[in-house]
Amino acid sequence: MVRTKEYLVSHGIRPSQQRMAVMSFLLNHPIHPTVDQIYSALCDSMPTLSRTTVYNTLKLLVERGAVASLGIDRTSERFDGDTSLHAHFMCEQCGVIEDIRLEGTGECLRTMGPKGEIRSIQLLYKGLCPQCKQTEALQNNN
Amino acid sequence: MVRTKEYLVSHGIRPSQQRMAVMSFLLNHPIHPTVDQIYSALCDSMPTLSRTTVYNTLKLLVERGAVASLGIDRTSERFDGDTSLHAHFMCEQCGVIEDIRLEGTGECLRTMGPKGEIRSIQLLYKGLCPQCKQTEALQNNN
DNA sequence: TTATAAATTTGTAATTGTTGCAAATTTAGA
DNA sequence: TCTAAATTTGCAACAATTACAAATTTATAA
Repeated sequence: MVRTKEYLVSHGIRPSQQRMAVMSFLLNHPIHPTVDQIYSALCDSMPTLSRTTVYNTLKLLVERGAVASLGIDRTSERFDGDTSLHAHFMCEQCGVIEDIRLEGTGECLRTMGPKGEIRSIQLLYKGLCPQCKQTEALQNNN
Repeated sequence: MVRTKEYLVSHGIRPSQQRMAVMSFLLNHPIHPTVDQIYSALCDSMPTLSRTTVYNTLKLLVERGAVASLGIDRTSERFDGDTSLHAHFMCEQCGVIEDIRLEGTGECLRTMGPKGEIRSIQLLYKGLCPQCKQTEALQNNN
């Protein structure tokens, strides 16, 4: 259980109710949610919460490096409370997004990078997850 | 100079005027353009060209693997006529997108990938290009 | 504590990239 | 040349995101 308040403060972000709620959700739900998923999840316990606030908050969190923004889904921005260097896989069939640990290879990604100042690295895989791949194979055989 | 017509046919795409124009532009302008950049560039020589056709064509080209879609820019989809495995760097200041060759490391990216079927791999870097980094440094010193 | 300023949140309106759709046009095959 | 299929087109609709200004909350200083 990560201490959300301390986490925000350590990133220079004042821990308001709303920011705590958004950040806490991301830290405790590693599902790479969209704005709407976050908003919908928090609505019940925070009836006055505005969608705009979720947008504003996420923008701030990303700017300050407390949250990562994923470019894996063109329809909606995805967010990740885990800012450590790891890859992502998205199934084009069912839409699930999963983490891929990089072990030692992560450092290699930094060294092979561009000249200039690197602020973020994303390694994205798209394709079919094992389940969907199997389903597809079955459909083609019958 | 790549033979656009043969390239399209080899990907199972009938080479219409419009498709040729879009594909040819991508092959000859490695600038990772947006839909609008492509549309604007082709408008003069094809006055009847529709923006929707550019969208339709790019969708088809990506589906057939003739063109790569880049997730590096959230505001507009970017396209790349070079579908070989290489990384991209985008400067957050000036917006320029440049290619990064992966040499031998490319294969490594495949092996470390997820279970299931991999259909595309993207390695994206964001940050400041050398020029913008220098400009920023100068501003901070004065 | 109280007054004042600054920061944050909120709701609505506007914007923008993209898609849906049906008519018009072009192309291929008989 | 005729007919069907594929492609293109323009416009309307959509959905994610941003702009903005008012309302609210929080911090600071008197």
